Amino acid sequence: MVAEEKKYSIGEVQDMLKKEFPDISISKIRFLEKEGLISPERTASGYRKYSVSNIKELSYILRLQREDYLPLSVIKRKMQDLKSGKVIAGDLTMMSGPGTDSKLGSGIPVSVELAPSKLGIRAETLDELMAYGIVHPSEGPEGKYFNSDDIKILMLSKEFTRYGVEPRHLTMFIHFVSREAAFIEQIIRPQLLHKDPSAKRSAIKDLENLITLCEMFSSALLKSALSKYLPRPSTMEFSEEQDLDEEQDLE
Amino acid sequence: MVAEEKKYSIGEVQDMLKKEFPDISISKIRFLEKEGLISPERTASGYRKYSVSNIKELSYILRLQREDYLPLSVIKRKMQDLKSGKVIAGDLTMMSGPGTDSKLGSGIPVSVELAPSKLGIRAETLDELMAYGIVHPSEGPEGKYFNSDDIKILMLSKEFTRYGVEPRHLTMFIHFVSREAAFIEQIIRPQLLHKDPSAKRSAIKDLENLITLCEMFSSALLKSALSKYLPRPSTMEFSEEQDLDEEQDLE
DNA sequence: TTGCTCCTCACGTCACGTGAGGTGGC
DNA sequence: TTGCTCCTCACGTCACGTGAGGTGGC
Repeated sequence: MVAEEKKYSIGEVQDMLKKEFPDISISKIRFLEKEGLISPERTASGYRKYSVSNIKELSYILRLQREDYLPLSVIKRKMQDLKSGKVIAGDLTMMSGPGTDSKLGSGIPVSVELAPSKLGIRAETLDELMAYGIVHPSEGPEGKYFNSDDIKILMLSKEFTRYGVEPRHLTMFIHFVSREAAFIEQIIRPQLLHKDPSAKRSAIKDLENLITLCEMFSSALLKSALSKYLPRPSTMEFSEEQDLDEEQDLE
Repeated sequence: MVAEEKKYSIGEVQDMLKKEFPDISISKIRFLEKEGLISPERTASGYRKYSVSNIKELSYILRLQREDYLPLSVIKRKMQDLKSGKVIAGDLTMMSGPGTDSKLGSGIPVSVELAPSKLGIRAETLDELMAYGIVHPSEGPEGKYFNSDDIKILMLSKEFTRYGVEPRHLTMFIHFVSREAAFIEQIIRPQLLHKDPSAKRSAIKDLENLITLCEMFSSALLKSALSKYLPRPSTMEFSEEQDLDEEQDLE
């Protein structure tokens, strides 16, 4: 007796993907099939049945769209190459020839294996950064890789090490940021769930405003907390340098 | 003799707008006219001639698209309302170019009593903000006052209230920031204790770098956490995109 | 039987881009 | 006259969404 692999209906697949891709629609999943990007099985009556690997392919496609901004035509070729066995070894890290040190922030994905040499981070440090949940490599069919967001975080972590700060010290930040993200999500949730596309657009605008607002707020609080160390022009009314760049603006 | 207003051809308009909107195309400018959003004059031979106010309208439309994600149908209504005299309150700053600097933190201290009226914050809200330790008025000879740091924090808190966020929700931030400040202090403490003035200068430089680094780190983590909701940047196909603000000078 | 999910297929939509075929202007 | 810019109009495109009309499944 062979264990049958569990298959999922399109609605179940949508629910599963919604966590990572909140705006996935059934019509989009069907559309991706029509375009030849995935091919789930069918039941005798015509219902689509998605295997676990189908779902993995789907989330990979959606990640490529969202994180690497690839058009579907390019993603399709990638998927076909993968299936026909043409595994492109350096695919994720392609365009990364010699002397790319200046292009580090360019957002090109980097595989986990190559990250230490490409980004100049010790493998040990990288392991710690992953273990502490500071970066989360994404699953690609060719293995795990870091997307552009992760790379930015990695480069900043590297800067911290110059001050003797180790990955474990940085966990403080993710604890806070996860709460901050939940806080922001809660505020805009009602608008995000709205179907109306114009409400959705304004929700995105609100989201961006809130992110900026939170950043400015944190920044202002932090500078206030450390103001005792910082050089200050604002020493009350007896300071001459009070209005630094205020007046020169002749309009 | 009446001074003739200078008019511009569509190609000239494109060149003028390219500074602020690098991906503006002639076909897009024509499209916006076809959709009824602008109506430039024509020469006898049919050439479009754009006045300065036409060009201002155009850049306003493009800003609404890019910054507020409004669909053209909504922008069209807005433009019609404006022309028919219905001035909408929030649009008073409309054609004021990019980066409208609000004089948020003028740096002038404000007494606690006058703060509500001067800053437009309800006295009740202000009391809560103090009770929760979000702002700490300083003691002056003439009573308590808020310094420029506090005023900045107050103005940002006020922004939060527009999203239904109340002072008690903001305590999350001070908890984190106090830990963040302690973290930074600990790193630079050895240098701050140094008597040597040049060591002290470098300590202040390090402090500023660390503040910036912490802010960038938090920002990158937060954006990564919320990236699933955020739109992707403009899909410039295969044009070379140059990240101007990429080099982070942290030395 | 009911209510739900699922199916196909055609058409719509949004914001443009493209290309043919032609004219204006210095 | 040449080379450039500009014109219109029809059609294409990308990534889906919508809705009609119908079937499957617990």
